[in-house]
Amino acid sequence: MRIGELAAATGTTTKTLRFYDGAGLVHPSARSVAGYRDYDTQAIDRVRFILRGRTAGLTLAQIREILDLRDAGAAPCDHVQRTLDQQLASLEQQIAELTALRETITSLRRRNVQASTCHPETICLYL
Amino acid sequence: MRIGELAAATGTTTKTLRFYDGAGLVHPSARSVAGYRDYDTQAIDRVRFILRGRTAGLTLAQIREILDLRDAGAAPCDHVQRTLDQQLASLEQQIAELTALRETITSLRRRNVQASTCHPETICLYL
DNA sequence: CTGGGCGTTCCACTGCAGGGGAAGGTCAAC
DNA sequence: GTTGACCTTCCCCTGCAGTGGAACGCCCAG
Repeated sequence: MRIGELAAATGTTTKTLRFYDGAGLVHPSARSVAGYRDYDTQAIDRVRFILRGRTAGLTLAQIREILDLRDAGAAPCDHVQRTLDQQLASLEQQIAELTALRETITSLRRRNVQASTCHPETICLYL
Repeated sequence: MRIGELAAATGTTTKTLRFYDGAGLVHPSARSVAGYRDYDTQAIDRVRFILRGRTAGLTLAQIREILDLRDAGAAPCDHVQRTLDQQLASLEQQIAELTALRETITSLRRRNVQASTCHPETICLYL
């Protein structure tokens, strides 16, 4: 399978696949005489796995760790569990930060400033 | 006031203040004969305003819009209100996306995979 | 007169995940 | 044999808000 076919089969672009090759995520199984990347059909599952990981908010580095474990012959399930748990904790924190920020802005916004009381000399009554 | 003093007074760095100068956010009121940036005391409030805006999650571009309005002699309150409302809407969306992602990961994580059932041949039962 | 602590400019780099486009090679069909 | 679609590598660019470092100038105390 050539790179364009793999891109079409997985709904991504040839640019992205070359990037993944360079990043050590999905290597072609061979190269044609002309130098074209040649992928086997397993590559489709591998790319789909990467895309699912991205959808789950994992970084390419985290996905690569999982793939490297598997490529070394190990079952990466424990590692995946830990990665997902980390991701969950990171999400909790981000959500908490954004929620706090929302509170800050809401209370700023509640200051009922009349445009008439707003003078250019002061920078801003809202902030 | 020289750049180091302003940095100390506002709790930021000279690097950042030079960056703000280049970005058109806070210009020194003059330059010394030697080329040193010379800030007046109002610069302290201006820098503090920028830092409050950053704390509220505004981008430097948004903050610059507000300062430009004020520098043009206009009271920027209406604009600030709109900016804060935009920011609030953007936060709502980000929080919703992250919450959805958290649900996705939580349900992935709930798949009670035994390490024994996890084979290297499959990529991952979790993803 | 020299050392240390300021200041200056300019350029490159960070993290993340690719995207844009140039210059050239390859392949199948017509 | 030539057109057009596909492939290759290479390098730069994106957004955001700075940070790091080099090479140099200024100024004051000892």
